[in-house]
Amino acid sequence: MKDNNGKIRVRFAPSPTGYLHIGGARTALFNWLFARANGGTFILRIEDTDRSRYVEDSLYDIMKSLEWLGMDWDEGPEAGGEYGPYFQSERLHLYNEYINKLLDSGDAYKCYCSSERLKALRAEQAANSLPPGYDRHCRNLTLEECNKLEAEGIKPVIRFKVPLHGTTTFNDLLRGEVSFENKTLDDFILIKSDGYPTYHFANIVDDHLMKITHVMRGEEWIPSTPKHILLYKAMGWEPPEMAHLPVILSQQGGKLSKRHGATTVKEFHAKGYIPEAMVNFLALLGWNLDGERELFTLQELKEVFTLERVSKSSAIFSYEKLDWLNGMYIRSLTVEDVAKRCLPYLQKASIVSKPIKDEEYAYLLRIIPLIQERLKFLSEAPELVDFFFQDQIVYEDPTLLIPKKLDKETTSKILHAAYNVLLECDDYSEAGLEPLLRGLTASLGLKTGQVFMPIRVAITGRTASPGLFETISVLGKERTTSRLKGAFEVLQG
RNA sequence: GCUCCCAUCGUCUAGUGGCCUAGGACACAGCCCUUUCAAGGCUGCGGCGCGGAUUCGAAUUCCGCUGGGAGCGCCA
Repeated sequence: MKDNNGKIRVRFAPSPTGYLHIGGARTALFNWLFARANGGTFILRIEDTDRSRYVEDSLYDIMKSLEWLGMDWDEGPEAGGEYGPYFQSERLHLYNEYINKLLDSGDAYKCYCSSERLKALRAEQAANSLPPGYDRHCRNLTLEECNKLEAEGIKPVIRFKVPLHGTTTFNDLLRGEVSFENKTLDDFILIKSDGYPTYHFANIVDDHLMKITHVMRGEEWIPSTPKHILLYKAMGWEPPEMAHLPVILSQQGGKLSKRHGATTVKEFHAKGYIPEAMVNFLALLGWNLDGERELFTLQELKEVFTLERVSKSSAIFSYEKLDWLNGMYIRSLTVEDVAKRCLPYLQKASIVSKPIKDEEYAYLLRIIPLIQERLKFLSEAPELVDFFFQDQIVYEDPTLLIPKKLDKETTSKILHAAYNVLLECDDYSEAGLEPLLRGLTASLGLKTGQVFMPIRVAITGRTASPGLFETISVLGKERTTSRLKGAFEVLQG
């Protein structure tokens, strides 16, 4: 393990059984950052040893999600590398080779127990409040017995012969020494009856062969780590450094699941979160620089990330904070960038055409600055800009046109006066509009809000909108005056 | 049930024996700005789970308890 010039090699090893989960993305990120921060190698390895749970497009999603977040891999699918193949399903010959060593040395044995027997065993253990686990029924079968069972056509699994006594200890980079009594471990399976390796076995063979120096994975792996350590020992290999990252919990304290909102990277993407915010948020979930600074780009993280600053306790996923961060990042983008990123959402809502026409894009570029600071997710763009594109505003509740403490007549007067003034106005710049409308307020002897609100509702169809002058300026004379006229007529009934 | 991990504001966290009358951020409340909504600024609210021990002195060290989480598959 230390024979690769001291170069750090880490891997992210997802199984293609579903879309990339946010917890997996965080694990990937920490591995990636650790590699990048230390001039190491980041490897993507696909743990596809369970044919029954294989999900067709999950590999594609995992790779796309990593790319979307800005992570690249030095070795793995599409990247290649000298320690391949990087799909475990293509490495069966290797597991085969090493399992024979274990069988020969007596560290592993064949087990012919049926799943029915195992199931019954577990049920019995549960009924008696005993810890579940294999009862080592086949641990000491003779060769003759094995042959007999084999002749019956029974496909055995291969189990690891866990030492009955002693303690297995490993050093966790985050938590220090962790030990387990071997007697609490059971003889876990290394090779399934279909000939595929289990995670435990494939994992250590590959990590060793791929010269992985640091294993950084979720905390849920701590209980299986002693098994891995025992395996390394039986193989005569030196285990890599271990660091178990804290898990991400839901607001309710349990595992993060669909019930709590988005959980896969794809879902966050679809909801309009931007990768810069996701990465920053994920990094902060379990890592911090000094407790003060918390805005980091991927590039910056890669320079300041250290394992020492990773916390041990699990963290609750806060959608509120993510939302805030997303808004922060959206506000920091250029107008062109925001427009570009909002485009798919606007096209999906049929607000602009696909492909977008030049004049639509030019118009959009004028609109974006007005909504940029109001945008929390890109997916909100359609509802924020739709009125700019409507031919005519539909007032679902015409009474909203009338400010409180004013009546219909006065409101009509305001709308009419505004219409006249704006019809004659030739300077639709904000600077030109402002004195005009403020002057209107003064001449009507009303308060600013009383005059502006009816105009706002008339031209936008809503009571909350971007600034009035900016909006009118972008809308232009034709749209503005026709909307004022329309609102006036609605009020007249 | 057994094993393991964890434990500072509601949430994410700073803190590595005295700098802590515990700092920052999100959320929340109030105020300011203001044509609405945002954004922004200011202020406030709010925490070291409990009990022992060590020490001149503990959020910081040790032990116990409690609480939370994870694991215990021919899944990873």
